Amino acid sequence: MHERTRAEWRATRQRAAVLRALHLHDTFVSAQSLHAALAADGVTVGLTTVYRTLRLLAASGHVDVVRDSAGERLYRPRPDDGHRHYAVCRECGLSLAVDSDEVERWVARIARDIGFHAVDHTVELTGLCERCRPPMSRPAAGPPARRRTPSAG
Amino acid sequence: MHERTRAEWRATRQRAAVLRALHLHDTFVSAQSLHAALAADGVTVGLTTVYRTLRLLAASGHVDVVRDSAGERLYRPRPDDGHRHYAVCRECGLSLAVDSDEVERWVARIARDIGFHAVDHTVELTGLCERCRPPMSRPAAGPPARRRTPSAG
DNA sequence: CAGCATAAGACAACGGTTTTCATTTGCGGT
DNA sequence: ACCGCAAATGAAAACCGTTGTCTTATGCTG
Ligand SMILES: [Mn+2]
Ligand SMILES: [Mn+2]
Ligand SMILES: [Zn+2]
Ligand SMILES: [Zn+2]
Repeated sequence: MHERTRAEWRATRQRAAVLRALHLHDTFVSAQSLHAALAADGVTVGLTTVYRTLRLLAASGHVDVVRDSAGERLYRPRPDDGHRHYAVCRECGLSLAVDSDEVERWVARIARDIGFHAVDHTVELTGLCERCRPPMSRPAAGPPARRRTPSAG
Repeated sequence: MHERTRAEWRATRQRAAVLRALHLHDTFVSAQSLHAALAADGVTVGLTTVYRTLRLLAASGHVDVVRDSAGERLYRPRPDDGHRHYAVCRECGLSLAVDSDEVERWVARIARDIGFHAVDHTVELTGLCERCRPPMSRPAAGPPARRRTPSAG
C-alpha cells in the first residue's frame, strides 16, 4: 500500500481569514458573530466554512471552546502552553484565563478515587466583572459596557 | 392595592408525574427521555409541560442540570444539602456525585482575586467508569453496558 | 500543467427548546 | 358547593445553532 504524503490542512483564503478574525478578538466569540465580523470587513466566507474551520481548530486543540447559557459554542484561541479555564463576565463578555492548577490536581485525584478513566473536565466561571458591578439598589444607572453576549450581535 | 395571597406553584397531575419520574432515575435524564418514560407508563403529559416543569425545577434549585456533549440538557434531583458536581460515564451514563469542597473554595478564591461578583460555576467530569473501561487493543469485546447516553433512547 | 482529493458554498435538514394561543383547571374567595 | 380568574396545559409552529448534502471550485502533488 503506497502511502504517499498527504497534506492534511489545505491553506485556503477562508481558513486564513477565520484564523485572523479569531485572533482579533480578546473574548470568546461565536461562529456566527465571527462570520458577521468577516462579512462586515468585506471578507466573504460561507457560514458553513466558518463552522467547519472552528470545528477543526477545536479538534486539533488550537482553540478553546465553551458553551454559553443558551448552549451556543464560543471559541477563543488557546494559549501555547495548553488549555485554560476562563471566567466570563455575563454582562460584557470579558473573559479572563484563570489559574487552574489546583483544579487540575483535584480532577486527577477525583478520577483516581472513583476509578474513572480518560477523564475530561469542564470548568467555567461566570459572573460580573468589576466594571459591570451590579447597580446596588439603583436600577436606573446602568453598567458601562452594555453588550449582552459575545455571540449573535 | 389589595395584595392577596397568590399561590406560586400550582399542584397539577402533570407536575407530580414529572417529579415522580425524575426521582425514579438514578442518573441524569433528558426532558425527552423523561417524557418517553412517562408515556411508556401510560401517563400522558405534554412534552412542553415536561420542559416547562424541568425549567422551573432548575430555576428553583430543585434539580441539577448538565449539558451533554451534544448540548442536550440533562436533569437530576438535587440532594437536600446543596448543589453537587458529577462525574458522568460517557459510555453508560452512570453519574457519581463527587466531593467538590476543594473546588468550591478555589472558585471563591479566584472570584475574589479577579474581582468578579455573583460568580457562578460549572464543573463537570466525563470519563469511562470502571465497568466501561476501554477495551485494551481488542475492538471486538465490547463494554458491558451498551447504552450511549441517558438522553433520547 | 493535469489529475484528483479536499474544501467551499448554498441550501435543506436536524434536534432540542421555546413561543403561541386556544382550552382547561387549580384554587382562593364567597 | 360554586364562581371567577390567573395560571397551567398541550398541539403545533417557530426558533436557532449546527450539521448534512451535493455541486462546484481550488489547492497540492506529480
Ligand atoms: Mn483543565
Ligand atoms: Mn459547586
Ligand atoms: Zn463585564
Ligand atoms: Zn460506564
